[in-house]
Amino acid sequence: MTIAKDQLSSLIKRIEALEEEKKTFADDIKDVYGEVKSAGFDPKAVKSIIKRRKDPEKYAEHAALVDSYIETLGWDRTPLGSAKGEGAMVQ
Amino acid sequence: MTIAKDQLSSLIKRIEALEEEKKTFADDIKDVYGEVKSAGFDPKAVKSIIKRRKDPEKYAEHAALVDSYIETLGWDRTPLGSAKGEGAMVQ
Amino acid sequence: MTIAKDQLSSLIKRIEALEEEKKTFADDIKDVYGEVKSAGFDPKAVKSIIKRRKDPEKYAEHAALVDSYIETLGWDRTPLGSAKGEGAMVQ
Amino acid sequence: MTIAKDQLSSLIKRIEALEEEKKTFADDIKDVYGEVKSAGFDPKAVKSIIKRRKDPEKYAEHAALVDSYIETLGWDRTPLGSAKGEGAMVQ
DNA sequence: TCGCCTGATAGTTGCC
DNA sequence: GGCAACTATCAGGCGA
Repeated sequence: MTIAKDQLSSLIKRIEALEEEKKTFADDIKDVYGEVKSAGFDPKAVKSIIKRRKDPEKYAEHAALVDSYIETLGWDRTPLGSAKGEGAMVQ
Repeated sequence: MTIAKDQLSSLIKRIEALEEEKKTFADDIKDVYGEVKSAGFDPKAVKSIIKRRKDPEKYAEHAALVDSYIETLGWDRTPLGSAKGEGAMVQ
Repeated sequence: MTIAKDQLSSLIKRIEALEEEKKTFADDIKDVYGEVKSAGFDPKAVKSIIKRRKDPEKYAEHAALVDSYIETLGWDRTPLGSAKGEGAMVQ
Repeated sequence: MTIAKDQLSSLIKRIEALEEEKKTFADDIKDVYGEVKSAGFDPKAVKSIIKRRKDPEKYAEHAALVDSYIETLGWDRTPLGSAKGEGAMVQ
């Protein structure tokens, strides 16, 4: 029983230590996003760019697919956001 | 005390009923995405389109900002995803 | 092509309609939680109760397991939260 | 303009580096949970224990509140999960 | 092995 | 404006 105790205790300690490390970096990331904002950049847009860079190929595929669907729907000449009434675009 | 009991009980019952209703629609949505897939469309791309349509203006702003940053970074002529080695693009 | 257009358009419309319905109930739920709070109950605790009721058996199993581990670790006589220094409890 | 470029580029690089570090620890944590499972412990229960330990006071308060509500509702003598028909418990 | 489904993480919104 | 809850997206594990 003591074996189980030591084993479980050890596993918990290890996880807690790792989570603390992880949190350090999560906090650092948050700080840098603070700098991003302070520097006048939009954090959300910056995040998008970083995400794209993670897997550019995947992003390109997705974008191409979305574009093709928009074309299929015939929205390519009536850009989204061009008017308040685009709720009527899908009829 | 009975008053508190009845009140709390009633609130809980109402929430549970509403959650059930909500779940019905969530399930229906999932079903339709199943149809989307069956029809040969990519559910993820369809979801993107629906999201855009929710707030086209917001989407346009965001996209414009991302584009401007990409231009700032000088990536406009070296499209993301064009090469495996673009990890070196930000140097 | 027109077939694809109509099909895709229809699917999108259906999803959007369902999401609107879903949102109605989500909003209603939020309202009731507002009442919960107004009535002096803690919304978070109420939510816990509702969650338990969803699958009581599962909850009971989980709780039993957690308790057994706590016992294994010898924490049953040194309740969590009893002291600031419980970081030292797992050694 | 070059200043903006360098600044933005630097911020992005920093975030990406930090995210990589963060991922390292996330992966390590996952590995340890693998060991937890291999050792015959339930990862979910272990996770619950770790969560409690993070903020024992907060957990205790929450649990006390939930218990008091259950008592208010008169469920303390009809344990949750005792029967299939407990849907009728809240009447 | 593929699809499902739960759990984890990231994004959004509302509150303080 | 920051923080916390909630939602939605995504990945990994489980079962068919």
